[in-house]
Amino acid sequence: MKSKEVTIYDIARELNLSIATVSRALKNDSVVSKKTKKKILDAAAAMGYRTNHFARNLRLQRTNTLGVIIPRLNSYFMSSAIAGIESVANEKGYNLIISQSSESKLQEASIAQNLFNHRVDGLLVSLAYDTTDYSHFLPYQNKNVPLVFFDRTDDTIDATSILIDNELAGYTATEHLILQGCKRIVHVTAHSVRNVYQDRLKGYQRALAHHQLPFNEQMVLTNNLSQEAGIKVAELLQSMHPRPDGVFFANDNCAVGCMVALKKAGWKIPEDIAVVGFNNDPVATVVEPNLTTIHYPGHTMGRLAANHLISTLNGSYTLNNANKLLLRFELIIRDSSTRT
Amino acid sequence: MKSKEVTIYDIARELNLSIATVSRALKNDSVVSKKTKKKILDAAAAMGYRTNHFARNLRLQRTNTLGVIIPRLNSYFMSSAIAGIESVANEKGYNLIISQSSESKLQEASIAQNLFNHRVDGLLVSLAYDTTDYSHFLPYQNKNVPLVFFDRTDDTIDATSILIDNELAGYTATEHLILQGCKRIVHVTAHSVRNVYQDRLKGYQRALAHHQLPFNEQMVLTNNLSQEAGIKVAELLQSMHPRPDGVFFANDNCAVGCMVALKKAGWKIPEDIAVVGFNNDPVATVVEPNLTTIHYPGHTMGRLAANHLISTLNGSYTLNNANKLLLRFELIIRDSSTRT
DNA sequence: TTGTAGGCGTTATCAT
DNA sequence: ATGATAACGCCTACAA
Repeated sequence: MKSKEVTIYDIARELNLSIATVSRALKNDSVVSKKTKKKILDAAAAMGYRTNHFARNLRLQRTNTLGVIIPRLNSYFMSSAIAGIESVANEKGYNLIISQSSESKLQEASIAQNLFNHRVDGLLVSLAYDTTDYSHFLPYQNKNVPLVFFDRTDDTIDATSILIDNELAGYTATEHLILQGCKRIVHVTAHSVRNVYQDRLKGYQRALAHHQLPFNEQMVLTNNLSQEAGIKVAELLQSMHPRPDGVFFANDNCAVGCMVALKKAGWKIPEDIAVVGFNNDPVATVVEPNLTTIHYPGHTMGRLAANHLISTLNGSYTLNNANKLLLRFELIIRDSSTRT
Repeated sequence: MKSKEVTIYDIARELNLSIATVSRALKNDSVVSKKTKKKILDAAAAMGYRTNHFARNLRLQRTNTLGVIIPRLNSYFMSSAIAGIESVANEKGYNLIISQSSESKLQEASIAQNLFNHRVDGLLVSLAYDTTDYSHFLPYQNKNVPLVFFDRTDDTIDATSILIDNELAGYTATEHLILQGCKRIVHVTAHSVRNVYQDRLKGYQRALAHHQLPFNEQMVLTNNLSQEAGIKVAELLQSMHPRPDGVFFANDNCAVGCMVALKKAGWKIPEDIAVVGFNNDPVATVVEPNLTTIHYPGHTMGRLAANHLISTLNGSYTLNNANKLLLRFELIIRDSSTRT
């Protein structure tokens, strides 16, 4: 028993005008006289008119909607990035459809297809752990629907990506541990196909090499980087001989889970083992000792990604398709790694 | 230079059929012969056809889209709730538009209007801190667009709400502190117009009364419940005479921020002061001592809310508009409050 | 400055 | 089992 919707026809009839004039007035077209425009706007408000976006989109062949695909929104970084994207979308009058791939390439592909069918004007993506085949983005490229990747990207895709220099960040984090006197440094990371993890690992390796420390594959542990996984890492660390004296995690949650477990086992941090995380999640200032970590700006990254996408849509941006935007990051030194 | 979209006309022309038949085949209408159906489906796939949802929605007068308004998605609880909502929406073939009010009633109202104009089929809402005027939901009620509120609700709105018994949870948390021997218990909460905070406060008061402890307004502190606000709370606690010996926070983040600051100031937890939080955020198991807290199921709540909304849309649910669904919660006792 | 009319891609009703 | 056709509500040449 839904009440009938008011259309421009109703307004036109009410005011004895043509729908064309009404339509124009509603669009705030300068060609309509001030007087009739006011009459129309008032009537529209009074009658409870709301534009029918389907009719509009159908006619205009665009949706004013952006799709967003992210692995999960359960991290501080992702929340911030989404908030950034949203703020820009709001400013520019775009709607957002946000979906989570849950770190599954299958879900990612199905979401991509779904958003494509919904004719999003553009797509923002942060890739799942294990996506290696990017054919689900092909339809977008074929139809010239712009794509922007952020944080979790891939160089083989011909699209703009916005991220930090993960290799350098990994290098910086590892070197910091080395400078604190660590000689046997473990690196904990996730599925290594994803750029962020591959690059951080590379940075770790380069730092070791640069300081004449041996690289040992056994010292690289792989898991899903959850807090629970950190507990498992603690067990592994305890089983290693000789004892590692430093560990660089590819995210804070896992680092924190591990720290709690290690302390329970009687290890002293940073004396027995120095720890560095990644992301600067709020939890880094809760764990004791506070966690040294790499900070990078999720909100800014989100804003930038959205802005870039919208500029591309407006044609106001001369898009160089294969470009890459690197944001600044920062090593935040706290007590978990400082041995004075 | 967007390539042309394939429509049912194109398919019809290609196969020398009418658009009606093509449309029916695409809908998998049983009236179309198996043979032609296959022919059409194959052609559609080969030609890269995708349904135009605008044309479809325009015709069908529904969007298959649900709106979601939440205060912020930066908490573990909200992430879980959204994940729950999303899983149901996916199963049932609904799209989601998620927006954040950023705890501002103005933003909430503007989002509500925007989603209304986008003709969402239904709306899921968790209210901002300070919303007291609910007129922005009136258009939905007038047009019979179903509303479901979850977690942050209000009894004066004539719509289904899904939440926990916050009064009882507040009572349980406070009584736990009392049973641990606390006599001067502080309660830290947020803007008190919101049900979740009002009710937890009521529970706190009832527990005090039930155990013949005096209620003192000075012992109720109000802030935005952020981790940083917890630091301020620590200062306040230190300035109180006599010293409080227990504190019940309306969320974990604030509790954790406060604990860290208190420990820095030399207070022993739980000996000097016992602490209870709310939400069972992962950070509760990171802070030391681990935080006693109230657990309640965000994912389930999200699923339930979405299911309820969709059932209402399908008419498969006999909707009693003014009903309320209470989920179970649980007090999880950890070391921050146990004095043996 | 305003009006007329065609078309955007579907679905559904009525014929055939 | 299939086809013709009229909406759905909006925008925009083109005309007046």
